[in-house]
Amino acid sequence: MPLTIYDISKKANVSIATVSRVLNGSENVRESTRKKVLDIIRQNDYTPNASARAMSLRSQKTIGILCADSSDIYLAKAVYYLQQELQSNDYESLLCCTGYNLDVKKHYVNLILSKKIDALILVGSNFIGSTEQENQYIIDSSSKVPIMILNADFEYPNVYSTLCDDRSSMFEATSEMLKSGINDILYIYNSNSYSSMKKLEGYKSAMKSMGINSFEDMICHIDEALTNIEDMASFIDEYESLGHSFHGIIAADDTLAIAAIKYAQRKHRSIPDDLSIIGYNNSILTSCCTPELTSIDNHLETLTTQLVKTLIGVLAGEQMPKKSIFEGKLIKRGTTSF
Amino acid sequence: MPLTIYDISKKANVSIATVSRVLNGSENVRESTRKKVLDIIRQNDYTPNASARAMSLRSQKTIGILCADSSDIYLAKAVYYLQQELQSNDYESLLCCTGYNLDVKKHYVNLILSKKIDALILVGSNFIGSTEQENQYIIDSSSKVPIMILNADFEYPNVYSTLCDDRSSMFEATSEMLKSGINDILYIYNSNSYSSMKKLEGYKSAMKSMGINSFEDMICHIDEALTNIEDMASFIDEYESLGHSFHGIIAADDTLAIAAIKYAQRKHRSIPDDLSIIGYNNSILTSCCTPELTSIDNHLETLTTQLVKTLIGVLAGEQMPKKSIFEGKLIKRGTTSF
DNA sequence: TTGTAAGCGTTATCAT
DNA sequence: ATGATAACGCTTACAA
Repeated sequence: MPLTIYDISKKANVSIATVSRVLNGSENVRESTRKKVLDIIRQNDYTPNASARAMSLRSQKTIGILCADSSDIYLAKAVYYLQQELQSNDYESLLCCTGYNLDVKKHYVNLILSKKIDALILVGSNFIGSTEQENQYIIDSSSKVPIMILNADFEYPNVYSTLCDDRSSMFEATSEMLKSGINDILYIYNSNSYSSMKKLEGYKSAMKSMGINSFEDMICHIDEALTNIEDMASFIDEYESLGHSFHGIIAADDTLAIAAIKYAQRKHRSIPDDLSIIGYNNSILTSCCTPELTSIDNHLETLTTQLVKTLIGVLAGEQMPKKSIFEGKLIKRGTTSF
Repeated sequence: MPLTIYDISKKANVSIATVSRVLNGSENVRESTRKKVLDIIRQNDYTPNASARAMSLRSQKTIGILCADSSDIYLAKAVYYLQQELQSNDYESLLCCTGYNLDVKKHYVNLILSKKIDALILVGSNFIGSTEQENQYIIDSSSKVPIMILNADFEYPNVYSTLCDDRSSMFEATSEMLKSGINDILYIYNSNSYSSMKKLEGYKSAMKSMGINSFEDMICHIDEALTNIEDMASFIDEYESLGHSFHGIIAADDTLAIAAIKYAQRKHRSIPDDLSIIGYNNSILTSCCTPELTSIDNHLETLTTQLVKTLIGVLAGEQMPKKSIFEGKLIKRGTTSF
């Protein structure tokens, strides 16, 4: 049986109130008393019961982190940074992976809310759907705890968004490729999430701004069901066989970009001379392939730091920005020559 | 203010005891009463307070997960599987990332234990040191909650180990390469963790069993400080320049194996004709490179499933195996020709 | 500066 | 089948 505050108070010959004061660093304790109590606490290796404390304080000092799949190379990094940031702010992280199905997500949101967490972080724009009805669960939750969203923008009271401007990053990257003289750029993506749509917008508007208007054929939606990189490569291969030709590929994430590299190797197209490729996320994958992958970095660590900073402020009752938006950056490597 | 069991009991005109019974699915409630209470609960969107429940039950239904770095591609997968398994057994996961420093680890172990978790999972053999003193913190913790260790073997009461026999997997892989006629196999590694040592043992004993005894020169410890793949490749390059020649490389993990591929590409050595390479973990990285990487799969999902199964049994007071050991498997791809 | 006692929201043991 | 009531371990007025 773990010791309680009563055990300590007895051993120290003081009341539990005094022990509690010592525990919480109250001023109103004589120095000698404090020392005595502290010694007993240390000698007996006593730690306060977190649940009891939570009941009194109505706060667990715990933040719920929801993400679709924490083994995803990008989401894993996000979860890691978030956990680190929270930890250094004296908050614990309750992690819950939901998968990508909306109903399942809703279920877990309710589940984790029932744990009386102090706030909820939604990691990844896949938590935002395109219809109002799809997002109702976020609105409902926001009445209970502050909601922090990473990588998506959702306007509602008690909901805070921290994101990278994917549209503009993609606009810049596409523009840069266009300026280098490549006009036939294939855009590949496989998700319909909020940020995915923003990226696509960026591509489209860059194409338009260079006077290219017939690019609908150059937008290739890769079947979401494909998880195998080789299969994705085949998909691109087949898309080309349908009569589409291109000398540049911009992918909505690094995995797809790797598939593009695989495609090129199969067709013996040389990179970057015959085909330039840009990925997104600037993940470890960029340095696993040959040549190494040019990719857009969206400053994940900056985003998570800002998110937690905002969260801590919100919990402290301060006025915090509802929306924090950062810029991405193109990291040039071997798959491009510009 | 969230509703309490008192609010519900008033609205339903019953006592809190009855509400509690309904909540916990007790038999001793008249069907009509149950329905009435359940309706009120639903209408008012009431969820019990987890902390209060935890106080009464002396269990949070929460498991602490400690890992050095949840953004590591392998550890992230482990955490993901564990969280999923725990979730389906009605347990929450409190995640804490510690980094690789021992003192920091100890600190976080104490921190997470104070949260009154029901058990502690240590993910990765890096939690086990080579000296008794280094492991004292595990012994201390085991007096408070059951400790589950993934990927390492630690014998002590209330400590349970689930692991893949890395030694034997590495023995098999090395043997297979030897049998294919490659005798000069370079072994590269960069960690001194428990499982890392086991892998090395496997390599050594396979070499010996084929009558090769002078292989100390073929064991290359890559500086742990190197995190960049290119730098690791340079390290191998330099090691070769020191006068070591080899036609096979076996790496302690996939990242190192990718570095080996990079090295080969630099030196224009063809894979697998001139140089065969085997990695470890069978991660996503195996399919990002060209040719794809042959790697040892240690059945992580099986391990995590077993670990949680054991844990649930332990928490239920059942007698469970102290040690569960599985076999790894060589997954052959393009970096080997056998 | 210190102690007493009420309250936090449950569960579980008694009665009835 | 249902209701009172005592725990559970802590924080925090309020008293002294």
